[in-house]
Amino acid sequence: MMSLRARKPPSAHDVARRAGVSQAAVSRAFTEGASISQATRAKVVRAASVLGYRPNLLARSLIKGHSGIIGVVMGDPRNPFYLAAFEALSERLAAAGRHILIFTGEGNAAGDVPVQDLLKYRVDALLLMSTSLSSPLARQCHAEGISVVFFNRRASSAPDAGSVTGANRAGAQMIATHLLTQGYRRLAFMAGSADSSTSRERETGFTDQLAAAGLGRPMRAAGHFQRAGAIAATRELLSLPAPPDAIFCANDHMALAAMEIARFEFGLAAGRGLGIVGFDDIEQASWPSFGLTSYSQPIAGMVDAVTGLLLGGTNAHAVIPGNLIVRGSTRRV
Amino acid sequence: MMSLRARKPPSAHDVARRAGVSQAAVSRAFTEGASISQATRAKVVRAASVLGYRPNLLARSLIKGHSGIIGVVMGDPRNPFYLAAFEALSERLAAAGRHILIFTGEGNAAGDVPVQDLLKYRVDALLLMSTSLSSPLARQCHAEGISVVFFNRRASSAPDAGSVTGANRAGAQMIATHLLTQGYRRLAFMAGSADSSTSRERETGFTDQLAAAGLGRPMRAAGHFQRAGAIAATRELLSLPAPPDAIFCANDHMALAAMEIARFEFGLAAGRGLGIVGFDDIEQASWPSFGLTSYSQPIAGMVDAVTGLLLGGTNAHAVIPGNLIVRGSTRRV
DNA sequence: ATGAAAGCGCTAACAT
DNA sequence: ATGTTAGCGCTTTCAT
Repeated sequence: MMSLRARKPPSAHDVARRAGVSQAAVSRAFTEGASISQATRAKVVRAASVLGYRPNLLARSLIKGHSGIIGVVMGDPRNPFYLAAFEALSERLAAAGRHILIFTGEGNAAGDVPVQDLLKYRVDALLLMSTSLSSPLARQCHAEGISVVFFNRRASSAPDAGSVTGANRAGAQMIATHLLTQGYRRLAFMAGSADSSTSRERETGFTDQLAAAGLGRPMRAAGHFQRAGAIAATRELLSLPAPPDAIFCANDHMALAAMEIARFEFGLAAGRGLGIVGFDDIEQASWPSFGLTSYSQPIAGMVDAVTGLLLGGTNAHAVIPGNLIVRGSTRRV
Repeated sequence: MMSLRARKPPSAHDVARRAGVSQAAVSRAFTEGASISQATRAKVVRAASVLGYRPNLLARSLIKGHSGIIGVVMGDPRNPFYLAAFEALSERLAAAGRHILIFTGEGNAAGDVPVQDLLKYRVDALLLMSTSLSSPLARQCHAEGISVVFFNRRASSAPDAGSVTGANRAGAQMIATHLLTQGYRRLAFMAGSADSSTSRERETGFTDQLAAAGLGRPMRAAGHFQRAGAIAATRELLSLPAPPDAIFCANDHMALAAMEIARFEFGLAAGRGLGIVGFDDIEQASWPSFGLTSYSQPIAGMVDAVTGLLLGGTNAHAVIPGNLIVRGSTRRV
């Protein structure tokens, strides 16, 4: 191999020389609606294509003051819900000419190096998906004028950040009503993480609705929004002296695990043996192996809202309503 | 709430003024091993922290000639295998101070605008995960000196690109042998996409091994590496006048779908009714609902190799061996 | 419509 | 060890 180091890509200057025009003309040729004649633009375009020239967006952003880069911090990419949302978002942003610089890993706290790097890349906006970091980062960003949006979570500690969430309370209430209608009476709630507004809202919606129906507080165990946690929580609940006859899990990811434990370790058939409900309506919920009742979070709508907040710089709180999707996991017959 | 307008982040110049030093001193204060006294560095650091200064990596990359940004094109994030690999890669790269600018969507061809944008951001290297685009893009990149690496796929049409793949042939051969040992005789292969080297290698490994054992060509259907395709392919195979007694699916993602169709639409119990094998050993393969026999692709090893190629600029072809993981889906007893 | 020149925020070579 | 200067590749006045 002759050259480890790459020859540098051609610059606007190179193109200008080859086309016999000024470097500024090259810039104008690549700017929509700039005042330039067809003739010179043609010369520039040809020279550019011969040289394989492409404007350097990094240099441009230095002047323009924005990079076109959106930072996304994703705590738990294992959860299919976030994955699906991420995919949709990525495409929506690409259509708007923005691109995603991504940071994964639950370990990413605001003080961590990787997340600090994010700011150094001068991202135009920041989206926080399923992550525990919040207020310090959000404050830093706000100070530097970059807008922060929380996805599927709202942070009371970050007043200047926007958020997009599903209808957690309403959904949880519908779920409570549905379970009661189906005849379940010994109910349990499987929580996500303690510091998650999402889990708390779903829990209060659920318990409040039960209370309104004259029932006491449901049993409870925490699954921390993770599969391993959900497995442990399910075993805990089903090993109780008087186990529940239905469990509402704070999301589908945990609910799938709960279904498997119930079926394979406790021999409980879905629906008849034990009612299980999730939240999100991820793709797997509809797989024949599961048939999980869930409250749908409409990804398209949520992503639309996110995109609006991200690009608009607004710090609003959008709540996107969904629907209860009833499947076999809560049918007693 | 007073200023909608984002005040620009502080520059090295601002810090210099406040610290009473030159702007170059600020640069040195943030450069490991630069020749600067403790005293001035301290002054700079204090001024910087007061102002909330952070070096602008975009500006730096303009000079250094590299951005620290790695472009990743991911075709099908629905496949858990790529997702898991992506997550591991993201963390590995972050540890090395690099970050990922991501492009998703199967529609991303080399001529597409989004992927062209990638080049404009002057990514240091490009990783192609599960996508059909290849030669034109790879050539462009090579011309501009940015190295291209294919993940889980090798492109004969892009000679200058590196690649990291699993042991497709060897794995497929082991799978063939395993199925024969278990007593299956009417075998079928479910292909991925026609233009995928991965699918082709797994197919030839499989068929060659069967031939070596004196069997004819297996039945065949194409699932295109997608769930919907796999469902259709499974129905097709199982509706044959003389259906197979075992199917080797080119990846787990399709194999899970095949298991469900076999069980829920054809009433075939895993293993006894119909043998099913996948490839990748994704997490779900081990879930009790599935128990899918698979050939593992060791993500950690593959990601190590990818990282090496990406950062080293080498265009080697790494083949990472895995293991046959036998589960219930191929146990006849 | 076009070119010359200034400058975005930074690093590196060159002084001192 | 520190300041000065010259760019990196681009957009944007400002002339013409």
